[in-house]
Amino acid sequence: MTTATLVPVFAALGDETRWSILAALGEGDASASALAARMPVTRQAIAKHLAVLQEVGLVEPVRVGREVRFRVLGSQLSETARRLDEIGAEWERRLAAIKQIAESL
Amino acid sequence: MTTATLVPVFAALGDETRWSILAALGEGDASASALAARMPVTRQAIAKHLAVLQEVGLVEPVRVGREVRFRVLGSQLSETARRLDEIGAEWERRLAAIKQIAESL
DNA sequence: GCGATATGCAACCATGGCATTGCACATCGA
DNA sequence: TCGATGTGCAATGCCATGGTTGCATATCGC
Repeated sequence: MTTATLVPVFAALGDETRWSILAALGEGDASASALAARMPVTRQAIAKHLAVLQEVGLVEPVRVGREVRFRVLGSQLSETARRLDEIGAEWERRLAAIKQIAESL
Repeated sequence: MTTATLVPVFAALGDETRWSILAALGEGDASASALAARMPVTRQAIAKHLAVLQEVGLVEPVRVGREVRFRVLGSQLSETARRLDEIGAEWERRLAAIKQIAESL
């Protein structure tokens, strides 16, 4: 996973409604209609959010008869967390180095 | 750090320009003007991005005479990564449990 | 003091994103 | 078959966001 593919993932995670959807899916796969039934937004709104989440690989569609259930992919989330942690660690190393240089002056 | 404060952080990280700024700041503290000098956007645009980054605690202002340098806070990034990893792990546990139930049928 | 540089604030514009409604199409069940 | 349910697509409205320009203000160096 490169930084380029990482940014859209964060953009996807930067929305409350999508977190609600992810949380709901965490309790079991569900269709857009099923999600809309217990959330204060339209089915179409949910469908768009699901499209976004699918685009960045956070969710996966599973066709079951006439309905399309969505499954949350926790691995993608862990992967993202790992990359983020690497970046944070890298910056902390740099900052520590700078600080040491400053103290040795 | 709660989930409520977490979402804005992701929203902040969901922008290419802001990543450019963070990357630039990773090589040393810099002011909005200094950043604007080596980036294809206006100083004011940079200033707005810095305000957003500061709002979510990813960056910290340091007044130096008449200029305001910004320092990137890697710890906040690591903190975010940790929370994200926890959430991902939680979902993977749930999914594993569901899978096991399904297999035992 | 004065010019140069850095910042701050406000107005403005364009684009994109979130959400809506409306309608057409597919599929399940009685 | 026919009604009910689930999905897909398109048009639209609205507001937030990213970006710009312009101007006022503060501070440094000479």
